[in-house]
Amino acid sequence: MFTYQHPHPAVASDIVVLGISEEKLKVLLIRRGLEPFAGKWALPGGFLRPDETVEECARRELFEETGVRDVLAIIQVGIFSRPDRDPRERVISVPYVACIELDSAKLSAGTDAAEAAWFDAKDPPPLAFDHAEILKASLKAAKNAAPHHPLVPRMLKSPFSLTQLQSATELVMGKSLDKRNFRRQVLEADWLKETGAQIRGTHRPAQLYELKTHHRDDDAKTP
Amino acid sequence: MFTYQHPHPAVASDIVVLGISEEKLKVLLIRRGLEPFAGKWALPGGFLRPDETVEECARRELFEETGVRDVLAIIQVGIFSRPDRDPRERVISVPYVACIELDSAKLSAGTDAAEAAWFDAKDPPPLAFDHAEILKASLKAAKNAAPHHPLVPRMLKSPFSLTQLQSATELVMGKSLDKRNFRRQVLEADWLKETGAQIRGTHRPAQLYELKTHHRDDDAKTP
DNA sequence: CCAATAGTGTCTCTAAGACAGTATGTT
DNA sequence: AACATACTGTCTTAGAGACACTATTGG
Repeated sequence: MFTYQHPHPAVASDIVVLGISEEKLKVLLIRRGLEPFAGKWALPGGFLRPDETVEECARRELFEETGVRDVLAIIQVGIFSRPDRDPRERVISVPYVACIELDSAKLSAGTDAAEAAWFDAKDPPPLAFDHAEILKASLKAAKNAAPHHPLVPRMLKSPFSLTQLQSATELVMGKSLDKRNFRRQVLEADWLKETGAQIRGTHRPAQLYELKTHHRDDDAKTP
Repeated sequence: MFTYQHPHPAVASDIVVLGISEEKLKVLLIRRGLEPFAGKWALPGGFLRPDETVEECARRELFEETGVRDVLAIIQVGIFSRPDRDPRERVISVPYVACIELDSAKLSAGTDAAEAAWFDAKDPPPLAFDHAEILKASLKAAKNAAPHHPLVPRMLKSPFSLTQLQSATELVMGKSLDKRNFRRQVLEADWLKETGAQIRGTHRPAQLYELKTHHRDDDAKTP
């Protein structure tokens, strides 16, 4: 038992794990095993531990849910602190967005998550708590960040073709992009290196790229 | 007394109140009356109450410290959650930046603040806790936001001349700006309206402007 | 008339967007 | 040969930045 002189909220981090599959932007959801909202889908997340920062909490949750470590770019998306957002007790959520390669995730329906699955991020099932709002804000944040940070390349299996990267970026941006402009911009951004390998599919082979190692995500401006 | 099954951090909001005076960018600091760091300068702030969101907490603190209400633009600047950042107990801080007209602030050295005063924001005294780091991040956030949101006009006594606005903006941006480009941009941004009044100083009078009422701060992009 | 500040317009350069055809593989 | 996909370059446009002179007042 932990006792305080003043009321303290619980602090949690929810994590919006985005990936791409079947030509759709997907979000990882868990089915809640416990009340409240038992049986409903929700964002994975968990309570802050005494020895970690909020960001570390988000990374730990990400690892526990997906087995994915060392995601460079995770983006904090506001703070959700409406007093009544959790019916049990007051819980403040600090959500983070993480973009990962979906097939590399080993979903663990362990602890309090009865089940974990990927859903169309733009057409999710009804969500517990205020998670629909969190998801919406997160998709917007990803959209804003995508032109400036290499989020989308992290959602693809490496190596990938520029066409694959463009399709994925179009999903995140929610609009179609011009092929020549896209290639110019992504190459000028200097995120990628050619691997030399080619994909030999049904037609002309495409050059394959991967993210440069140790690419520095530089400071985000906030216009 | 409040008891919980798991440890809960305290949650507070610190507020970085910026204003302009004597050709300098100033930040409001309070001298701490209580341990820890008694006698040291610190950012104003306070603990989250059970019935308010974190942003409402920041606005309340702002009002309590300065008497200023209804600041439209307050900017959240990350989350400071190092477990040991407060020696008493674990406290997570969600800082906000507020830009106000300094002379309109009625400083109240009330509650736990023994004294309140304005300091050069870029050369502050040694600060309690991790407040130096928070201040630094906040100045950077203000710099990033200034070209896109009318923060700086809110630091001036209305009405003001474009030259005054430019000088203030230069302080926030930390660099000198071209007069013609600045005027073009600020007028195209459509934040201001001419009042018709002029300042009749020692030389050619300047047109005076004020912020348009109900100016909508539109969505922040995050390049 | 001089000093001091307010105010104004154009060129350049860079980045984004629109746009269509050639190259290389598979079947 | 037909087809499907990979790949490429130029023009236009908008916004940012560099740049210097005229206008109006007070003294």
